[in-house]
Amino acid sequence: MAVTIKEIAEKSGVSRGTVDRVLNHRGSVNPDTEKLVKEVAEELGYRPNRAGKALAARKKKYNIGIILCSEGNEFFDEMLKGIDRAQQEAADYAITVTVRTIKGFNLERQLQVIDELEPEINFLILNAIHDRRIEDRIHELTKKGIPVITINSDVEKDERLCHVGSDGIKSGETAAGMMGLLTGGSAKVLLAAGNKQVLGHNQRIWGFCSCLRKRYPGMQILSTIETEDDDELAYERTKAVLTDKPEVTAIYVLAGAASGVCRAIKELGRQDITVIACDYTPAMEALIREGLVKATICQQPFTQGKTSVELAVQYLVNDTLPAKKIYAMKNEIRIYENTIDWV
Amino acid sequence: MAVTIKEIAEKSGVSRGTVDRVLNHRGSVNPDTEKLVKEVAEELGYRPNRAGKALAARKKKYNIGIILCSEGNEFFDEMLKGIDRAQQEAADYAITVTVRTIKGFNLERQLQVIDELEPEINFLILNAIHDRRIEDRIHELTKKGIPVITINSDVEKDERLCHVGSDGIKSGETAAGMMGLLTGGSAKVLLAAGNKQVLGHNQRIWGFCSCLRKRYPGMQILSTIETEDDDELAYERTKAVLTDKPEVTAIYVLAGAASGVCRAIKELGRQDITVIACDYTPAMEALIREGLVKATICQQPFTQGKTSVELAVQYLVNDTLPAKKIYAMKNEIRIYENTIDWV
DNA sequence: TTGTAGGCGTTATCAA
DNA sequence: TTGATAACGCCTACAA
Repeated sequence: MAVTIKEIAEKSGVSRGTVDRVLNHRGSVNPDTEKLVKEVAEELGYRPNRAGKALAARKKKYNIGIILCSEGNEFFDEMLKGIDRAQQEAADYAITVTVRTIKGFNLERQLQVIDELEPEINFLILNAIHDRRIEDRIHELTKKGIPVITINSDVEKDERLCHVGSDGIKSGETAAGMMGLLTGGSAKVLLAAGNKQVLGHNQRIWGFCSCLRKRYPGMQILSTIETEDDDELAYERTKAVLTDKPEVTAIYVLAGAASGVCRAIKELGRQDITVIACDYTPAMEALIREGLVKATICQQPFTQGKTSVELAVQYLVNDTLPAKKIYAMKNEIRIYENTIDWV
Repeated sequence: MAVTIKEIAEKSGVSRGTVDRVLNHRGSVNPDTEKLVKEVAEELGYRPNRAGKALAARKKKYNIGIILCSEGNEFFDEMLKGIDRAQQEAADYAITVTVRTIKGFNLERQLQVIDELEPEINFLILNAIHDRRIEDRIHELTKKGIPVITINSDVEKDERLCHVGSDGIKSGETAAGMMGLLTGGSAKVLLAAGNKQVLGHNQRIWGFCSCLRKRYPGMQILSTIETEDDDELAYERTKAVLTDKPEVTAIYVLAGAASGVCRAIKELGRQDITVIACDYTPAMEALIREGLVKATICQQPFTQGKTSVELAVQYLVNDTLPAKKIYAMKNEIRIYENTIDWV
């Protein structure tokens, strides 16, 4: 039978209120009493009951704010599903969740939405733009008692409680590993990056290069383009490079705009090129189905959404800080067979 | 604010007890009252509070029994961790979990352990041996009010509440897909099966063959061996086949004993052979690190353990039947880069 | 057929 | 500094 506060109170000869004060550091307690209660709790192996906590927590009213740069970006759909799932759990604690979305990585807009949300939230989950002003704002919120978790994209300064997102370096390494396996370690690579401002994109490049050095010295990067996650731009720049350097045999699309890249490939009749991409959206599914993309490296967006909300709930209900500074997602490899349901 | 039974009672002008009777079908209620209460509950969008339920459920004492054919098999370590995680959740409901392990897929022993466990459990999670006598026993337990969920290996008869495990067919397809990508669709394959009695192993073979037919007609299966999950046997039989048919270029190890297979490969100096395997254990990690196994198809053992216990808890606390008949795990592809932590 | 009351474990408030 | 008590949402035994 699990140990309860009541039992500790009886064994220690004090009231439940006092036990609560000791165990949760509220109010003042006689040092001797405190010592005794702590010992008894330790001895009995007390573990707080989450259901009891949940019920008691309902008297408070917390609201978790979430800001995502997700408008028009299908990648976030899964993350929203994960948030939704965790939201149901949060409802048991009478904790509400307010999601606000932004179009693109727009710094001014993000700052503005933070301002709007601030008065009504007790916690912020932020799809952070990598900028000094955001870091400062996180610092400010934290000081005012609104803790912040960054999701999917991080800042450098360690003011947030933690970060939930992919390990960009490992993602790049995994892409390089797949490319090595698929090309026998001989690829001449075009890197299709997104935007060099985005921290995660750079990490993928570092990881990719690091793997080439350590495990696949036979592969080399011939060229790099930036797509700005824009299919039209991606199309034009890919076409230009492939025309200029027809010796390219593989492309690593480490950000969005894989459709644009693949359009160029098709138009030039270069279906022999091995394309490794990132993430899994309906557009990506179509490219894999067509055989244009051979593999894609995913970052568990559903889990990102679910985990971040769960951490926020634990903090609000339980005063529990996240156990880790970084909750790194798995880099899942998807190919035709483990993504597409045959009929 | 979430709706509670109390609010429904007030709006309907009846007591909380009556609302409870209507909503949970206990005791008799005046049809008119019932109709009214149901309408109000519907209108207000009542969702029962899990914390409240959990707390009230603590007065009962449930025990979940788990039987695993796991002794001496490292594959189950992750599953046990998943069970352990869910067990902590179960503790909030005062539900206990009793795990019993068996060495190998031993029918008589499994029947015996079921007998031993029966008097003390309210629910059984069974790593089922695919046999008529087990099916009959499941039927019997269910009739006596002890529901059964099968985990990792299923029976054919649909008497269990549901099955939690890998989709064997998709696993085989994914292995074939990886092999196709890694060999340019030209592999001459040796299949290293485990035991043809095991349903999951056969499914992997079906999936593998089906993928060859639909997507990789250029690959062909030259030979099949059964390893009985025994490394020594696997070593000998692999060696024999590779000596007899040196034209083999790839091996699909769809059960245990990958170490034995790889020992034969090393001894014959045939490191050029593309090996695709299953599951991820410390032994598999070593093989991947050495480069002997190029990819392995995993089946989320942690999630299997966690999910099955969670479903049992939901059933016992909430009378909630599993939403699906089969909880199919993802087939995760792991290669060197997304398994091994570089230093 | 229906209502009342007490308890599950934790927390907050008020009184001592 | 401490204790007593009520409340969170749900369930159940007992009373009417």
